[in-house]
Amino acid sequence: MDRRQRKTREAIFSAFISLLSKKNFNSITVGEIIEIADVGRATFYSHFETKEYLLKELCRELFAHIFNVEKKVERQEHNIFNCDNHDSVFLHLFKHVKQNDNNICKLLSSKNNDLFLEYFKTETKTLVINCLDSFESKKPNDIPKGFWVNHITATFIETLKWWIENKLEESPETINTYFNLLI
Amino acid sequence: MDRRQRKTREAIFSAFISLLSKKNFNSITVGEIIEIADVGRATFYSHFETKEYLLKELCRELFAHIFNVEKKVERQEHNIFNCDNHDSVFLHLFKHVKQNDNNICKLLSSKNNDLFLEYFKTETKTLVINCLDSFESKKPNDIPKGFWVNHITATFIETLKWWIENKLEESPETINTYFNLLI
DNA sequence: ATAATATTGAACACATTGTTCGATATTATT
DNA sequence: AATAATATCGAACAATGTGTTCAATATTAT
Repeated sequence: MDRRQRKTREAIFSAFISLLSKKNFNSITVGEIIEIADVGRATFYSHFETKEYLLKELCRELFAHIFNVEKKVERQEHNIFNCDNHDSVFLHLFKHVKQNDNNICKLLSSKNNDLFLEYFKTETKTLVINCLDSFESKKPNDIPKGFWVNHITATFIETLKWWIENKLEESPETINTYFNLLI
Repeated sequence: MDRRQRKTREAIFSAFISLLSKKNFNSITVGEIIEIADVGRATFYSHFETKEYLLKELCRELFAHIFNVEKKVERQEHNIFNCDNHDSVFLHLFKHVKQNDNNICKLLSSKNNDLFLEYFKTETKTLVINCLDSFESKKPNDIPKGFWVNHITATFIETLKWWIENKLEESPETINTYFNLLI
């Protein structure tokens, strides 16, 4: 990828994230983004069809890191989450949120951003499905599987949101304990 | 209230709800609303400051019914939910959703509508706080109260959403059992 | 009947979107 | 170093939506 392309792409992402931590997704305009990114209007639209696609792309890149999934994201020069991991997947995720080396906190706490939440939920759900066995002992009998998966997923996300709203006061271990107590 | 006011107000509400069941809140325009409501543009704005306030007002009226809370809603001629109730509050709510005599299903399943979800969550949370005692036996020790309240609230809403997405196939009693199994 | 009030429709300034195009700057290729 | 390919710029553009204003008209209350 051309260095110019990379630079504008990152300038737009970073402007977008900084705006998201200040105001609603809906109230953010392309005009504001390109002003902060210091990028021409036509340039923005040559990179992203719309504001919604910008968010989608941002999620793609972010989730590829956070969930450490095999995604076809170009220029995946290194994965900052390549630490050896003996923890549960969820403790692992809590640790990375606490460490705050990504923008997921901003996105999770930004208002009027259910498009992001939708993507995040989809991603989390596939994760939950993959480690469903570890919850098997806790599953009540006679509830539908889809319902059970949805519940674990939602509980995880709500735990995360509550934690972030509480300014990450608790340690990742504590939050993970809380999370496991709920299920 | 003037009969004219009442008629336009209801025409706008009903147009708005029918639009909400078809498309995103964000993509709905005032132009569409007044076209379906068959009401002048200036009239709309004399009733509601913005589209957001329209939603807020709609929620106020709807929640006053659903949650049966003492709200200062004018023209509360009768409360359709004034049935004698020996059930738990939540079973009671599930029953009313199934009965589908209100628009909460449309609103809960409409996309891009986290403003509604925010209001709904606030309302549900106060309800949960009021009947927190009935969950006391299930509460794990050593988790913060706010965290516990948030979890019950979120679980209820997610149960509701899952049920609605599943086209309300289960009976209210079954869903209520599921809900209680999760907590 | 009369006063008060609600609705109407059209016009308005304004903001935002997404597109176009020629000029300019930067990068890749030989 | 010269050239070709490509990215950016900036300004202009039509199209759409927002929220306001105002005088004319219709409806309701007194």
